[in-house]
Amino acid sequence: MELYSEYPRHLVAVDCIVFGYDILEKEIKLLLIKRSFRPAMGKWSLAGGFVMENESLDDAASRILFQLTGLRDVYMEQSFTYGDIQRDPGARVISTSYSALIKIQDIDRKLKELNGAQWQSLARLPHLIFDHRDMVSRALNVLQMQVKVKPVGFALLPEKFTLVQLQNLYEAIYQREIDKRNFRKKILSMNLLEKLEEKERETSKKGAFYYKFNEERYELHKKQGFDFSLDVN
Amino acid sequence: MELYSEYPRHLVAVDCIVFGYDILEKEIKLLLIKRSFRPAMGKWSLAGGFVMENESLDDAASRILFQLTGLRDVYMEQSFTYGDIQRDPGARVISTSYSALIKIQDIDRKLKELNGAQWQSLARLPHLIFDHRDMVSRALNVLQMQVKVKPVGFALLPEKFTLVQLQNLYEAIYQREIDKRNFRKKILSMNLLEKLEEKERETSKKGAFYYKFNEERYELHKKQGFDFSLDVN
DNA sequence: CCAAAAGTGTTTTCTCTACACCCATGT
DNA sequence: ACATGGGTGTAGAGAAAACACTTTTGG
Repeated sequence: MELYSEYPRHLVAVDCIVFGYDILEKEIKLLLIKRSFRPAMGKWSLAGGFVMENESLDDAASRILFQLTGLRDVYMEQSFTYGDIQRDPGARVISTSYSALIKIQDIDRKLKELNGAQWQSLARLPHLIFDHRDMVSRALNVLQMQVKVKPVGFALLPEKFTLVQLQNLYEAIYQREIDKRNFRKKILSMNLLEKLEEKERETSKKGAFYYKFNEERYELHKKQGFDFSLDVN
Repeated sequence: MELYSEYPRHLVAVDCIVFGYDILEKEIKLLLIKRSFRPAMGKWSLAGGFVMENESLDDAASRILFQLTGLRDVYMEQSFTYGDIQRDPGARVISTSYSALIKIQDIDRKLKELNGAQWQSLARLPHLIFDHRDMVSRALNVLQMQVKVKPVGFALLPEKFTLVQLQNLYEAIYQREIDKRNFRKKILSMNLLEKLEEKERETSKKGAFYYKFNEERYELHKKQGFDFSLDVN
């Protein structure tokens, strides 16, 4: 029954680009790992692993993310497959990268420690092994595109967030400043946010109202062919 | 020296989604193959093949496209990797799809015949094997996105083309009508087209001026962060 | 009472859209 | 001379951009 038997077989891996957003430092961060095995032991890398016989690529990516963070059902998307022969000095490995957007505060800290993982500022990344830097660049590009067309940003913020925090996030992704009034006008006119009674009181005396993202309203808009473009400024 | 030796190995394939544009019928077409081997012999499929030990994914895609069309140095881009366990009934195969934009008139007709390939209208595709229809849908989505942001359309037209032909192409990609005056205003204002002396005289008595795409001007624009959006109508 | 961050509208500019007639020429 | 497809401009609507002051309250 086994067809194609004369063709070569390859090691296939998955690497996860885990994005998080640090509200205090107003920075995008990546969850990186100090490799504990050869080759490139002790160097920084993305979280990765090999694809097993009985799992799909998507399953492999979910498994690796779970082992690292203890999280399931995370917003994750395949981004690109890297197939150069010499990309991994250990062996010829074909690797598919996945990017995940997670809420920093949600991850299991013990697992993180256990895996030797740390959050690192995207703006000041250490040297990464192999072609992992390319993986990050490409994923960031895609993120910047997608943020214009989908409300992906909310996956990076806690359930409750202030408009200032949301704007800071968008500024971090776009890498430029956005006019406060235009931003609020636009984001509120989309009608996807629900204003809460509660205020955030850590960062200002006046306090800023919390909002939350309303998934149901978004689903409605989507069905009506709504365009979530955020081309403010 | 061979590390990772305890991990499973997989068949890895590449499938090529070859887009062409038929100027006369004003339709996007796909170059499809009647499979000559098992499983699914005699069914329509994309052009595909297995990745060898000594070639990268990109090389494999180029090779397969070359074997099919006799073309090299074609605009080709990786689109997505399909990794479900059961996607190919013959065996567990992980497959990366590539999409290519080619000029229909450029391909080697003998090779095409030899491979049992035919151009088929995208609007009226036959049933395709496995998940090849998904591959096409995804690639088409990407094409529709990219056309807004890059001048990819020119890869589908001959060197010399009229504005009417260019507009027809955009209408075929977007799947809707575009206002003639708005289209011309916008496309000409980008300053990427060079008007030739010569006229196309097949389709009208008056004749339509030929234009050609000016690659150098485009490179300039790109460096200045130019946005090639074509949101006409 | 004052420093610090939150919150709020209007005007101007630009881009998108809708729309209809003349031109050139082969038959 | 007429049928056929190629080519052209303008006015109105809507979206994006620029811009500065008032509010709240903990210390």
